[in-house]
Amino acid sequence: MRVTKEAKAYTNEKIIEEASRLFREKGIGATSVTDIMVAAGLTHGGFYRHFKSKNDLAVTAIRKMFDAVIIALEEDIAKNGAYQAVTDYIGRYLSMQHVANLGKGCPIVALGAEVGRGGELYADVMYEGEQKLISLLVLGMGDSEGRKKAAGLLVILVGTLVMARSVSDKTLIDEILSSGRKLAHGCLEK
Amino acid sequence: MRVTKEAKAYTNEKIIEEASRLFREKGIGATSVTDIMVAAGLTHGGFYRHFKSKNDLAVTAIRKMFDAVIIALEEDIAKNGAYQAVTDYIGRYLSMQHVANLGKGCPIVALGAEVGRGGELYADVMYEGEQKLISLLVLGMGDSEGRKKAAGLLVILVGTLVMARSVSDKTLIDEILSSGRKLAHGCLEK
DNA sequence: TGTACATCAGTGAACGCGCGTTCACTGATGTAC
DNA sequence: TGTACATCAGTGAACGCGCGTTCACTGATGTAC
Repeated sequence: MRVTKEAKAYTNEKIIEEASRLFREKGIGATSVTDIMVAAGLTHGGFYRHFKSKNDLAVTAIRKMFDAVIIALEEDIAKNGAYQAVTDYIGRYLSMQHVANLGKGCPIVALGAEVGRGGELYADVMYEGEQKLISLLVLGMGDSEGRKKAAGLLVILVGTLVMARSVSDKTLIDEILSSGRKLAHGCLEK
Repeated sequence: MRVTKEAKAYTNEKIIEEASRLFREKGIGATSVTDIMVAAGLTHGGFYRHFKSKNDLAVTAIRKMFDAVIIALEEDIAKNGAYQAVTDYIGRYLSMQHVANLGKGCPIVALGAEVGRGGELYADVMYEGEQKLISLLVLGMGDSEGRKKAAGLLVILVGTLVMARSVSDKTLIDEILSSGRKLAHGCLEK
């Protein structure tokens, strides 16, 4: 049952894609290799033709999650300018959709606590992603204190989403989001 | 091997105490009933004389985590006044110790993502705790927009700690904390 | 281009292990007289 | 207060289950001639 090189490459991407979704939806620990392989339309045994271990995949998947965010933001900056792109980013980040859609959402919020526990296994790839993201957000600020303000903005976005996702009442979620939005836009001013 | 009522009550508290620590350190899913009982100096079988299930304990433990924070803050407010108490709270929250000490730290940061996934199982007790905490933080603000500002402050604290814990470089953690502190104190002004 | 054979992506059974929970058992505590 | 017995906190073996990983096997793909 050997398969073409192209088919293998496709499978590899599919595994990463489904893992990226499932890890964020359920957590890394709560997602099994079988869950991922079934989601990718395969059986569990073949997994080890693609990755050394589940941890190996997790590192790759986290990188991919950040890459997706970063590429989208870069493209938006190129098209609409940094200020507008970052404003749109805040809008998307602090939206009801983002609260509800764990699987496509911010990896820091979905995996931050789990990564914080896992020692340095994932910390490097997380750090790398956060730094790239901050350096794009900086472009929307544009003064000498830009980097600090960008880090502050990310803190507000992350904190707001963690809070919003930890409660279930919809009205309360709306309140948390709107107060987060006000704080976030405050970072952009001046 | 029946035990006095007092001894049972002590055991019960000990289980909750160890669970509160372990759940925050390792996550609820990654902490086993056996882990908790061994930490409490017992064997796993006796667990079900105290709690209906692991989930039942988790709800109780989360409530206790919030209670501890809230009682400490209330006492500090009574002793030193609200403004000073909230200022101290920010100081403790955004400290290196809090970053390192998962087991005694903020339950929103440690468990927010996991609770966000678990449906409404834990959302109620989480919501309750957050509301109580916000209503204490409000006292440190003292204007008509107090409640919104208090929610904003909590967002900044939570976000900062999630970010700080998701990286491993100590200098970077310091940077994140100090930028968080600046933002947090900004909420207290005016 | 055609043939022979080595490679290896994917399958599914199996491994040792730890999980949450149940249960028969123990013996000290609590209670009814 | 003293005695007889029911209660039940805690023990440790056992349950069915799913986990990450390994492995013999398959057959189509890739490669050397």
